[in-house]
Amino acid sequence: MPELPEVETTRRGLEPLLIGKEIAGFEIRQPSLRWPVEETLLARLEGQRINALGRRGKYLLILADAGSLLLHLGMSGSLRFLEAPRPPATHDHLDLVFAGGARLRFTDPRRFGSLHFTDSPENHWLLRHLGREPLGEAFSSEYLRRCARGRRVPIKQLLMNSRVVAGIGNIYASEALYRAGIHPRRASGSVSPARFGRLVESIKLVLREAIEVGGTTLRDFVDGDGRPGYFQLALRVYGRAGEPCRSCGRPIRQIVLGQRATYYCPGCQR
DNA sequence: CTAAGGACCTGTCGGC
DNA sequence: TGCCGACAGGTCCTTA
Repeated sequence: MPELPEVETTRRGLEPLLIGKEIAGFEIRQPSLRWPVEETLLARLEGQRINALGRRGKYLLILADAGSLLLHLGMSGSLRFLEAPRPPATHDHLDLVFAGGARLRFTDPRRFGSLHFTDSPENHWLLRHLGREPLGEAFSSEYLRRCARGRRVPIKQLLMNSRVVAGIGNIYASEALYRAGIHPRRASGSVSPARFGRLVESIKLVLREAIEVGGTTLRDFVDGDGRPGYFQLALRVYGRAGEPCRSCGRPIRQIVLGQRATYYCPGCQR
């Protein structure tokens, strides 16, 4: 569920709560996540203070001097900050425990999420081959055009390729293509230079909007039930099969691309 | 190298 | 009401 804007909202919400906290230890109830959680490695963070929270694509980084925690929320993961211990519920797989008793609790019914220790995030195998940050300066229409050159894969799948650009998920791929007027099935290499410009702008716009809305309307990370909730961002095509396009009125279509539901307007997207 | 499909896991929903 | 299959916001890995 968590798309990039939600991970960024999580990062921003947690950062003021976590900075300066001393890590006392970990309570791991279910180490079997996407990859096995290695408790002995995590232990290297005991006694460390948290310096900052970072994000790379949809990966969240909790940084300390001796190393960092690298966390992914997968499809169904969420984090919440507890001021004091509280009995864990079914899918509360692990707690990061701080000196003084507060904790950060990771919940993830589907267990597609992950937690790693790394002393060099930029070289970690999960991050090493990630493409550019979609909100970064370096993610430009020239860059995307270069990545697309000669490729026949549908443009939507190119956007969801993490080696090209990090963290564009299924919802925002459809939304950005709609705003750019590009058919999701169009061969990547056949998108015109001008349209790559529109596409990159659309990606940045839709992500920024979602982060803004998420930051202002959503979520308290303290206690609560930890349900992430969804962004109030008005989705223009995602999940709207059969409903009228807000621009031209034609019914939004749903197709499958790369085994993922894909939505577009047959009138507005070419 | 590119592209396609499988794998991992649980919860929810629609149809019969 | 109960059961069963399809599907869900991710993404790495294997195979062709």
